[in-house]
Amino acid sequence: MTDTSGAVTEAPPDTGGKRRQIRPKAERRQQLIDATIRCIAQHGLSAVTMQMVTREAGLSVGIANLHFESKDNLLRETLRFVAEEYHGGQIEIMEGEDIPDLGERLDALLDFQLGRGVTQRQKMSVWFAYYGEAGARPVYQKIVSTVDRLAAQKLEALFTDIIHEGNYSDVDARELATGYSALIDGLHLGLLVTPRELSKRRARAVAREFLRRAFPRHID
Amino acid sequence: MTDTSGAVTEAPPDTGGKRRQIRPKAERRQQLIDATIRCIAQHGLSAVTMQMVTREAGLSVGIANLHFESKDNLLRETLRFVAEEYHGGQIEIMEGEDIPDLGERLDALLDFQLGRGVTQRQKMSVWFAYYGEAGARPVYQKIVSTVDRLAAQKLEALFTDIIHEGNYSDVDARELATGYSALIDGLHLGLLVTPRELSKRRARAVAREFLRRAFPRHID
DNA sequence: ACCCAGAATGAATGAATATTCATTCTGCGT
DNA sequence: ACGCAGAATGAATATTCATTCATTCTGGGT
Repeated sequence: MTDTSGAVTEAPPDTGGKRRQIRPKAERRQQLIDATIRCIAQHGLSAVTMQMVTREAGLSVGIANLHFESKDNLLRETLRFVAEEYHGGQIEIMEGEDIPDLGERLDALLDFQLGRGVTQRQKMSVWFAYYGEAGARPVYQKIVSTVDRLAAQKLEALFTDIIHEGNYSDVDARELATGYSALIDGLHLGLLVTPRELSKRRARAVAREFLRRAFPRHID
Repeated sequence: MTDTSGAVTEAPPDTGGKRRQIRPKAERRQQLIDATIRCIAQHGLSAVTMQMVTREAGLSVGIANLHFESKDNLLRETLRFVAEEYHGGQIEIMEGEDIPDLGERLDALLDFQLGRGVTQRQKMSVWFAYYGEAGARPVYQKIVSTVDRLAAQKLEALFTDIIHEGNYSDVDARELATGYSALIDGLHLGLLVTPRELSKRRARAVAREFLRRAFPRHID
C-alpha cells in the first residue's frame, strides 16, 4: 500500500513449466490486479477482457471469478489498489518525520509525483482510464474521493507549516493546495496524452516553478 | 466548430410522431455525434453501444453504420468534434481581435475554460473518457495532440504579448503556458471526479490566482 | 400525379465475452 | 504414505453486441 518501488506492474513471471501451482488467495489476487493494470495500460479499459487479464497473469480464465466475484469487482479493486498506492506514497512523504526540512520535503513530494514510479505510462493510463469512467460510475468517484480528501488535507497542512515558517503573506494554503494538486494532475495528463510536447523534465520544471513562486524562500 | 453556445448536447428532440424522416447526411451525422456525447457522459465510454446511441438519437440501429462506417469511426469523429469545439473556442478568444485589452482577454479565456459551456459534466466526461483511452489508442492521441499544439502556441503568444506589455521579468512564456494549461486540465478533472470538494467558483478562483501571481498588473 | 434515388429501417447473423461448474490436481497434515 | 480441503482448470453456456442487407419509405424533380 505504501510500497513506492513501483514494482507492482512488472513483466509477467512466466514460469517455464505448465505445472499447476497452488498459491494463497492474497497472492493470486495481487497477481490478477497487476495483470489488470498492464492490460488496461496496453489495451485501454474498454478493451480489457477477462481472458486477456488471466492470460496475461499466466492463469486460467476461471480464476478471476474465483478470487474476485466478477469483472466489475476486479476492476474496482484494481482502481482501489492504484489509488491507494499513489496517495499512500504521497501521504507518507508529506507526514515525513524522516525529512525535517520543509523545503526538502516539498522537493521529495515533487520527486514522487513526477518521478519514475508514478509517471510510468502504465500507471498513468490506469489512473485516467478510471477518471474517464468516473462521471458515470459513482463507485469509482467514491474510491477516488476518499483517498483524495485525505491527501488534500495533508498537503494543506504541509503548506500551512511552510507559510508559517516562511512568513509568506497573501497566500491561502487551501487554495494553493488545490491549485498544486490540479497542476500535478494536469501535468500527468500531458505526459500521457502528448508526451511529444511535454517531457518529464519540463513537467518537473513547471511544477517546481509553481512552488517557487509561492514559496521562494523554500525552493531554489 | 466555433460554436460556444454549448447547445450541442441538449436533450433529445423527440418528435412525437413515429413517421420516418429523411434528412441530409451532415445533419444526421451531427445528431448521432450529439447522442454519442450524451451516452458517454451518462454511461461511460466503455458501456456505450450502438443500440444505445441510435436509441438516444431516436433513430434505428442501422443508421449509425450508414453514416459512419463503424462504431470506431463514430467514436473517433465524436472525439474530433469535442476537441475541435473546445480548442476552437479557446483559439477564437486568444486571437481575440474583438478584445483589445490583454487582461480582459485573459479573463475571457478563463471564463470560457471554466464557464458553463465547457464544464458541463457531459463535455468533461467525454473529454476524459478519451484521455483515458489515449494511452492505448494512437489515433486518439493524434487527434488531441493536433488541436492541442495549436492552442498551446496561441496561448504562448498571448502570454508573450502580456509579458512584453507588462514588462514582467523572470517569467518564461512557454513554461507558464504549459503550467496554465495543465492547471486548467487538472481543475476540470477535479470538477468531474470530486465535485463535492471543488466547486466551480473555487476552480475559477484558483486559476485566477495563478494568473494574478504571474501577471499582477493585468489581473485584479 | 407519379417516379425513383437514396435515406431509413430493423430482423437476422455471427463473433465476442462474462460467468458457471464438473472435474482435476496439489501439497499439507497426520 | 495417503487422504482430502480447497485451489485451479477450461469446455460449455447464455448473453450481448456490431454489422449486414433485403425491404420500405420519402419527397424533390418532371
